Amino acid sequence: MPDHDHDHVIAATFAPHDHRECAHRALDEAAARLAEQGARLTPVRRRTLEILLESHRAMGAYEVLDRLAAEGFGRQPPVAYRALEFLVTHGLAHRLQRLNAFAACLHPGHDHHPAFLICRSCDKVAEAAAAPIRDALTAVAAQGGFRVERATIEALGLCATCAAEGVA
Amino acid sequence: MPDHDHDHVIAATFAPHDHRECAHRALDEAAARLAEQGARLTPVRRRTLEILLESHRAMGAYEVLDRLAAEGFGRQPPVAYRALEFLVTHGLAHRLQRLNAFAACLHPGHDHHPAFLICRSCDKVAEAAAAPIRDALTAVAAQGGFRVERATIEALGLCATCAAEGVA
DNA sequence: AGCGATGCGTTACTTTATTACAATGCGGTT
DNA sequence: AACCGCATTGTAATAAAGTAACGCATCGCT
Repeated sequence: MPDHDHDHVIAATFAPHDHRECAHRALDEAAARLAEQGARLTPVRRRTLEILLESHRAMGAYEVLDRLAAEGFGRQPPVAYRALEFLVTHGLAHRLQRLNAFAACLHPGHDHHPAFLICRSCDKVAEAAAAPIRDALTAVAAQGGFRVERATIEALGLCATCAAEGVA
Repeated sequence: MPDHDHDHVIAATFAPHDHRECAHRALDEAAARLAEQGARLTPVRRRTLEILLESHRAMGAYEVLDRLAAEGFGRQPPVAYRALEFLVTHGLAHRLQRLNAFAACLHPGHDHHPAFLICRSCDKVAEAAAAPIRDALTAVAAQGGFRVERATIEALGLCATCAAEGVA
């Protein structure tokens, strides 16, 4: 996916869209990527990803766990944490530090460390191209002799859809 | 403090320096700011800030609490959380999302929402000018119709001092 | 002195996350 | 097929982080 599509991607997350298609495609891409890497998409892992993909919101580990338990998987925290950690490690989900929560990655393999835009009204989370932001950060840090290795960039604000609906 | 001093500020945090002077000055500035605002720097609050100022590291709420309890203050979590929240609200301390921890603000009143540079080797935390970074973030977000209200920018990496000491 | 607001301390509880260990199941070899 | 080694899943138990609710003390004001 070329960089100039990113504005489209952000808008697509917040605007109404064919979510079935959207989730399905992400799942397919995920399966393909894992096959390449020789990693296994087991039932719990697959189901965890599907649950995250049901909405564009971030979910807490215990929210995911409740769902898994209700479907016959284990009901202890490690079940959810392990599946989530696996997904994050393989670039199929992201962890949102501000929220202590997890969200499915919508375009795995593209930019594994995007910036996150969290709408405070509808709670949806979009991924944005982090490269220009990370560049600015790296530059500022370099002036102080600091070498940036990993960056957490999360913005809280209002999405276009909620703004259009008159949310202040 | 002018913007071009920021590189100096970053380096000053990580390099050896007269920390007694550094902490003392931050405490004075804090007291002055609170006086202006008519807010009270009570004993617990003052001590909490002093504890944070002892190092340039971020401390967990319970680590602070242990110190407070040992000095005769309350030993229940709210004691620490309230003092820390007060300091954060008044711009005298920052919360680091990645670490679930708090760090004293070294130049209160300057830029209340800086970017943070966290050294993975020495654990010190420096504040960097966030304006250029936030601008890049705001621009990327705006292309997707998203209005950024608050941003969390935290970088993990290696400071100049640790790098010079040969830490990989 | 009296009053309201703020602050501090407590108890109790919720939410989030990890450690440790047993059992299962899968892939590859003999 | 029988075997081995390892990843995976499940459990119990516990740690770490954060909040809610409430009473008492203290500050600042009239």
